[in-house]
Amino acid sequence: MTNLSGRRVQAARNDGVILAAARDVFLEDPKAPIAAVAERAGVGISALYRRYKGKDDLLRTLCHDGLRTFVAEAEAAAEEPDGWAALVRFLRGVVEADVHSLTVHLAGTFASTPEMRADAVRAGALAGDLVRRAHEDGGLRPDVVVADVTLILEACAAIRVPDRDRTAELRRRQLALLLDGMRRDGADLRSVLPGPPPDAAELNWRWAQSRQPAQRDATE
Amino acid sequence: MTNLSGRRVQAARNDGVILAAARDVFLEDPKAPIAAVAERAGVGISALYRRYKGKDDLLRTLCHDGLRTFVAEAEAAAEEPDGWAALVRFLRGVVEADVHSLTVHLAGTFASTPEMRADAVRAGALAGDLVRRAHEDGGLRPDVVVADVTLILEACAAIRVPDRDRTAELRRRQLALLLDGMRRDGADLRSVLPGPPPDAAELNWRWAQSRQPAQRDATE
DNA sequence: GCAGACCGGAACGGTCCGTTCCGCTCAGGC
DNA sequence: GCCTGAGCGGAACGGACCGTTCCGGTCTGC
Repeated sequence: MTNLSGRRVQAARNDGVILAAARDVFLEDPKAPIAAVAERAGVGISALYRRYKGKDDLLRTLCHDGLRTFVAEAEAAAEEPDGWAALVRFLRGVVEADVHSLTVHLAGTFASTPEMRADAVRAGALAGDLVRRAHEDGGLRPDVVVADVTLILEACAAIRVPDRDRTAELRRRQLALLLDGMRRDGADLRSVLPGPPPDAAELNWRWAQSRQPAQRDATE
Repeated sequence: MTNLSGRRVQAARNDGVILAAARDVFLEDPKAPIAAVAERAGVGISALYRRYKGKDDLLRTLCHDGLRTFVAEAEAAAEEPDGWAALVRFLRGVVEADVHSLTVHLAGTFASTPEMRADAVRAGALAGDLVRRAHEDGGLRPDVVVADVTLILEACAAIRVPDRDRTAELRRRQLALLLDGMRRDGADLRSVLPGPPPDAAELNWRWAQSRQPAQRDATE
């Protein structure tokens, strides 16, 4: 279009188009066939296989991107001076970016790389910091733990209607309800959260099956 | 075993065993193959097809049962004198019974019957009453609407770990968080729920595709 | 004008699953 | 004691779906 060789430009643009299409498609249905991605991108299947070794490779890329977004949101939110405000901003950001579906819901369908695992650890650490600060600043009720954050994100990601924008609105609403339940103020009027609190280990089972091919899925 | 003809007794017992197995299996994975149900029940496939015309038939039965449980929980909760207490009891009951997965998550995979639709209407009316009463008695924050209840149940149903009992515990915890967010007390300290509130129509899209066989899901 | 990067999409091979069907067992009537 | 058929187990069938390969075809850069 501009001045670079026409063919190369088209190829380069396809890179982005394909990734965006894949994001859309797999966000909508984590088990979508690869042909659906090609169709949405308006390209042939070959264009996909020229860039990715296979479906796993594409999924892994997408998932890793999601993980990076998660980390970026956490880092951005951490700049907030108030601990509670930082946590709120973080949760809003992650829900808005719809990152949860890209990571957790895709997990277990491919083998994860060491870099991904490293990023996952980093993500966990950042989330832990945010929760700790929110506790220190007094905004977060004391019986909420880090792993609860995972569950909250999971819950918000479960909200889904056919329309994309409406889905985002409803998720914001659900998150607002949860955030109000998480505040410390008026704590004496409230219940104590029941049950042993969740811990990271029991929520990461999806990542466990990082090895071989398919296997009956317990989900979705 | 007792006095009835042995063969008939076994058959009658299989009725229950199969239904229970189907409940377990489809609760765990709504897309599970029918063979998995037979295996879990410890019977052959024939035993299933002798009782149900096909997979749809079984799913429909299960889903209808779930709907009836939903109605029963609502009716039982309505006996609570205080409106807020009734709503809480209702939500706890439904989450505990894991009814949401049996109804909503199975919807759209088969054709619904008129009786089911009638029960669905009844369920909606009962839920509406509970919310109205909770508003009147002053326990429920004013900006929560009936359709929010659906979303809350959806969110709780999304919580899931491999262990069944632990899943129930974590859901109770999540519900507790949400309930605290739904209370009116300290309302002035809180946010106003954002976005246009959900309404029933936009949440019932899953039931829409009640006609013919399969069809690519939600692509577009 | 030629080589090859790039691509569209048909075709292939394999898996999965709903349903059918064949043969076996055994309760219950004669 | 046989016979009949209800009840059943599980192999087999047929079709849908999907990841991947592959065969041309196009167009760029030289």
